[in-house]
Order: sequence, then structure tokens, then C-alpha cells
Amino acid sequence: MTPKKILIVEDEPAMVRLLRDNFVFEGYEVVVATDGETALHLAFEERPHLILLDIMLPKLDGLSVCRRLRERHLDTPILMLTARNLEQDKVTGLRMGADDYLTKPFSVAELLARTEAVLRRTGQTRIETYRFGDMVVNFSSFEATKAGQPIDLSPREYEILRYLIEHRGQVISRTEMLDRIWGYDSQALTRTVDSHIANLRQKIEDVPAQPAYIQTVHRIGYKFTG
Amino acid sequence: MTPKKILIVEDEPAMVRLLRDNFVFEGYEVVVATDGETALHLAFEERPHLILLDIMLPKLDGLSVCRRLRERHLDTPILMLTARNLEQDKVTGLRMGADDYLTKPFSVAELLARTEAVLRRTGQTRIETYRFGDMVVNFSSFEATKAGQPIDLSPREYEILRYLIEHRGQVISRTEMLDRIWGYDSQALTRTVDSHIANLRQKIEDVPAQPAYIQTVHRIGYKFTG
DNA sequence: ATCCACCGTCAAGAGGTTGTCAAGAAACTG
DNA sequence: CAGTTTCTTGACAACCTCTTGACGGTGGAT
Repeated sequence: MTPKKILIVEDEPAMVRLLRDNFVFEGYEVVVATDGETALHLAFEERPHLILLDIMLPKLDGLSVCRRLRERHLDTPILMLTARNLEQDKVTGLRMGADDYLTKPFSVAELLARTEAVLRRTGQTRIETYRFGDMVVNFSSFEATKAGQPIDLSPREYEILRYLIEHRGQVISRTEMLDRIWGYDSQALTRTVDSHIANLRQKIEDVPAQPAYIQTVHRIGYKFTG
Repeated sequence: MTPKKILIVEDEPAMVRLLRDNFVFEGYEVVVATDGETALHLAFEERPHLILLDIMLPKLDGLSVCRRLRERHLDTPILMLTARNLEQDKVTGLRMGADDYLTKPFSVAELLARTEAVLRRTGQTRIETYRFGDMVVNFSSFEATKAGQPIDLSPREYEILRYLIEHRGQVISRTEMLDRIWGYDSQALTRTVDSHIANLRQKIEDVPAQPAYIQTVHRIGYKFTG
């Protein structure tokens, strides 16, 4: 299981330290933003599995960040942090699209329990929709568009693209893809993978001959960047 | 809001007391069964809104209870309790039709949060009537019309159409339909699903050969769009 | 600089998947 | 129990995807 990535959005340094230390200790990968605008940016850049979002923030408050993320169809689960025990904030937060909320002060144990609960509840093991460049790919409806135009991907192409995206940044070997996507007893040749990659590039790259998203790493495999 | 009724299936007296006290305190109505057979009986008699089901039970274990309930098409949401942190139990439980699971020991706060989450998630999924194109389908009276004219759907066709509509937008595999609609121990072939889909299309599509509502996704399954 | 393994491209055959139609089995209904 | 409806299965044809091969170009190691 690859480690879960958490984006912490919080401006108080002491609180950031507390949160980061605990999540790192629990084996999570942690990214931090100290204001709302950076949070928005990192949410799309880093694609965390969960966002821990304080309501009181410089530049852009937590509720607005939440709303903006949902408007742009980023469905990463959000756990809200609020210093006030105001019912109003809870209601607003949930209306804006948060998955759960936590009132300060909270115990670390409860924070971790809620985090896990949200991750489990939202089934954050598989990516449902993903955007890169002018592409939108929905892996549950098996629909994809490029610059707004629907494009047609085959089942294998969806599987390969999903696998590459879920491991974005890492180089994936052909045999790993055969093992993971085709299955361990597959008899297919590694050239089969190349063939599918070529077809994918024809469909999703702006200039298939100079791929921007699916890159070749000579003698190793392919890697997705986006 | 009428109080929600919860069936607690658990044989350890101390655990029963803990669970009952907490749920009563939260305003739930509580019914208790201490063995699997009683649980089955009470699930049908009392029609609770949610079943809290321990896996380790006298007479009939929790997984079997779960399976039996689903076989008899009782779709009350089930939250499983397991003392073991075995991934296998989780997988089996979810396959048997549980909605969520919780590993002992768990915090009361987490239990309550999960309970609410399951109730919320499942509470809004039963669709009563649905309209698309010139069709109106009423799933509680089992009546359907196309362009005002009554049309005749079989029970299986209603179930399939409902399942597809409740998951509209996502592609549903044939085996998922067999599991969810026929039941986990179904011996039916996936071609049976195709056959029903074909019949449905004859009845609800304007041009059955070019379906607008029930679409095929090659090698994956079917999806409803409307 | 050269050579060889590696990769991109294209196309065609193989193999699996689905639509259609119909008949037999099973489950209701009166 | 007979009649009717519904469900399931099978055969066949059409279709789509996947896989593989050949060929030429590229990149990197020596």
C-alpha cells in the first residue's frame, strides 16, 4: 500500500508542527499550506488523499477554499478544523462540501480516528476522475474528454491510464504493468504494452510524437506526469 | 423526525450494555439479539433502520447472518463489528453485503460517526419514481409509462432498471448486478444479464438497436444515462 | 563514432464480447 | 393442476478490442 498523502492547511506554526509530527509518525506523507491560496494551488498540484482544512486562514478562508475546490470538481475528501464550536460553521462547512469536521481543541487520537474514518468512508483507494491539461477522465463512468470533446478509450487504455496516474511521478516497468493490469499469469509480450501506450498517446497527447503526459524512460518503462 | 431503530447483534453482555446505553443516549430506539438466529428473525420482524452486527456469534455467525439477509433481499444497512483486524473478514463482510465495518476496539465517537454516515449514505439511495425522456417509472407501485402509454416491465426488469438508475453514470459490471440483484450465491450466467438488458431496451428505448439510456461499455458492463 | 538493443508506428489476424432470436425451464396465478 | 408469465440458457453472427509481427528510427553504452 502506497502511503496516503495529506494536505494540511493551517497558519498557526505550533498547530502545524503538532499535526505534521503526528501524521508523519503514523506513516502519512504530509504537505503543508499556510494560506488559502496556496492550499488551492497545492490541492491540485499534489493531489492529496485528504485535506485537513482550518477555517481561519489568511488570504482566503477555509470555507471559501472548500467551495472553490468543489466548484472545480476536485472531490478529495476534506476534514474541517474550526476553533469555534459554532453549529453554523459545521452546517456551512458540510454544505460547502466538507466530509467531516473537528472542533478545536481536539485530541490527537480523535483526529487520527476521524481521518481514517473519512478515508475509509470515501473509499479513497481509487481515483474516480482526473484532470490534466485539457483532459478529463472519469474512471467510473468510463468517459473521457479532451478540450471538451469526448474521446474514446478502450478498457485496457483506461486501466493503463489509471495505473499510471495512480503512480504518477514514478516510472512503471512494462512487466509491472503486465503483472498488475493483465494479471500474474499473463502470457502477453512487453511489446503489447508499448502498443497500448502508443494508442493512448494518439488519443490524449497534443503532439503524440513528443508526449507531455506519458513519458518514456529508456530501458525502464513509462511514467505519467500531470 | 421519527427515531431511528437499531438492531444490535452481540453476545457479550458488557458490549451490549455499552452499545445500548450509547445509542439510547443519542436518541435511537434499540433492539437486541444475542445470537444469529434471533438476529435473522428480528431483522424481518422489527425492520430496523440499521443493523449492528458482530461477526463472532453463537448458533450462526455474523457473516452468515449478513449473507442470509441479503439473499432474502432485505437491504437494511449493516455495520459489521469484528474483534480481529483481519483484512479477510472485511473483504468477506463487504462481499456478503455489509455497508461498513468497524474493528474492535473502537471509540464510541467513531461508532456513532460511522452509524450516522451509513444511515446518511444509504438513506438517500432508494428511488421511488424516476423520469427520463418520455418514460416515467414508479418503483413502489411497479408501474411504468412511455409517452403516456403504460408499458409492462417484469420484476427483474424493475430491479435492474432501478439498480442502474441508482448508479446512473457509473458503469456496472454484469457480475456486480448478479451479486446485488440475484444474490451472492446466484448460479446464473452473465449472459442472463445481457438477455434482460436486451428485453429492457426493447421496452424503454426509442431505437433499441441504438440505445440512448442503457449503454454498453465493451468488456466492462452497462451504464444508465438519463 | 558505432553498434545494438530499445522504442514508435502501422496494419492485420486472432480471440473474445455482445446483440439477436428462440426454445426450454422455472415460477406464479387462478 | 393447468395455463401463463417470467427467467434462463443456447446458438450464431457481427462486432470490437487486443495482440502480435515487421520495419525503421532512436538513444545510449563502449
